[in-house]
Amino acid sequence: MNVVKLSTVALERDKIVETALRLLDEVGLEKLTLRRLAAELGVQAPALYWHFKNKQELLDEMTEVIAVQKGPRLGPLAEGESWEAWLAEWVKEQRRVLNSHRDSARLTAGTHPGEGMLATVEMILGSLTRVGFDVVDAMWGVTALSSFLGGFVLEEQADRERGVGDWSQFQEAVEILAPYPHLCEAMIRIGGPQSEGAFEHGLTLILEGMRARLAASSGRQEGHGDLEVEGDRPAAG
Amino acid sequence: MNVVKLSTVALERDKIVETALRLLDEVGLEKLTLRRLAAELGVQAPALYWHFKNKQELLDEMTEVIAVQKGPRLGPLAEGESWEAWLAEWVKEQRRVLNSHRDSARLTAGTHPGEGMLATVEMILGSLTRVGFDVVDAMWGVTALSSFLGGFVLEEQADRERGVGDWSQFQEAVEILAPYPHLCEAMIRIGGPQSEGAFEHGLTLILEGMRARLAASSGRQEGHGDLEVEGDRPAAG
DNA sequence: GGAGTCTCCTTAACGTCGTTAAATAGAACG
DNA sequence: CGTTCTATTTAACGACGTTAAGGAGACTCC
Repeated sequence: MNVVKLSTVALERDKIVETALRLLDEVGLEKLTLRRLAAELGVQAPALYWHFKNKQELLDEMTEVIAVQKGPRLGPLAEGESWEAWLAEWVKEQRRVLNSHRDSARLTAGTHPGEGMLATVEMILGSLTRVGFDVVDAMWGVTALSSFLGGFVLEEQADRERGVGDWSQFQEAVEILAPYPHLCEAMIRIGGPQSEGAFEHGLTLILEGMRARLAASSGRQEGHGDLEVEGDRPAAG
Repeated sequence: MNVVKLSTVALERDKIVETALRLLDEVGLEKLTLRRLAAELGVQAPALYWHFKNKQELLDEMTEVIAVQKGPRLGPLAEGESWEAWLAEWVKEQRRVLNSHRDSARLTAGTHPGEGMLATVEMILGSLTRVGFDVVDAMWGVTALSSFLGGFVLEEQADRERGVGDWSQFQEAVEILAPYPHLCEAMIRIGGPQSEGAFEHGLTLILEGMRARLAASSGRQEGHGDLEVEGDRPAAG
């Protein structure tokens, strides 16, 4: 009895979250309203409070579904596989998953990592230490990648929401950028503020930094105190 | 006449924005309400619509004030100065400025860069090209730094808002992390998910990547196609 | 110096939101 | 049959952003 009833409720919850995610893609986070969601389910708004404590709990579950239910595809680093390519693939997959739902970055922003994400990070740390990383360096690398990912997708989706990328606003952008020659040249040569290239390149930068860090720390016994940025390079040029 | 009246309005706008920023620090973004702000100014809510088209315009102006009015301290890269240290200082200053106001990251997230920010970026691009960067690489570097900064501070402030960092929740965190040995070790050796070290280190990674990119591109005539991550390392095993 | 204009604010209200309280239809159970 | 539990409805509350209409006070101009 207990089992049957609980599973019924769970199924209902899943159905609600699923509908909410579909609705999110249709109308965006701003207009994702309990009343609207309820209507979509053929129900009155307060009915949702039987299944969820409040709206935040629904949103939390939505982020968990986005983050975990999709894309746990990454297996541990294979013997002899390039950790750079492997890590890059993970980050790109994360971006792909985030971009598979409208406003997902704003939705996810500031949510605690769920079980699935913790397990993934644990596996990454294991793999990276196996190729020689200090576990702290590995953790900080993952943190950097994750911050970059979050920040990038956030701006990317915000631009999309504003309709940037439409050529209608391109002319306007050119006028604004006119007084800034370098910026202007860069924009023209790139083709938009948030191109694929910007993501790939930023990702590469961090991985390159991690590679340098790995080399420096495995070169000496305890890899610490090498790559400091603050004033350790004598000014040259 | 015209001048006097316009400046009066401008002063009022400034006073409103200033009060709004103070109120933001007091009550947080969620409870920053037009009615509350108006009350703080000794005025009724609709009065604000004389000075601002809508709430978003007020928020936009708040972000512009945060981003520009504070911390335009960075001058162009001096002759012989280390560009790494110089850039690092800028990013750290940006973080300091963001963290000087509650919820500033969420406020800023998805706002178009204002005039001041454009000018700053232009100056950075100028300085970086002067030390040998291709303008596109410089732009992508700045983009990466900015995404990292935004993502990091967003999580950082979200944690703060949730009261993470309180030792009350530390025990709980330990229990959650128990099944993940690497994660656990990393956390213990770091001392929290969002430490100063994580920021400094992530920043260093990106700068290190930029340094490598600079070296690679100045080594050949046209620096392109060197640091690709996708599949250039043969997967084996 | 009175009429008109402009600035800045008020009062009143609208529609929507998240959320709560209370009542209720229907199934499950003794 | 009566009770209990599940899942929902109806009604309402307070707060939000926003709009409409008007009014008090200063400034301008003939």
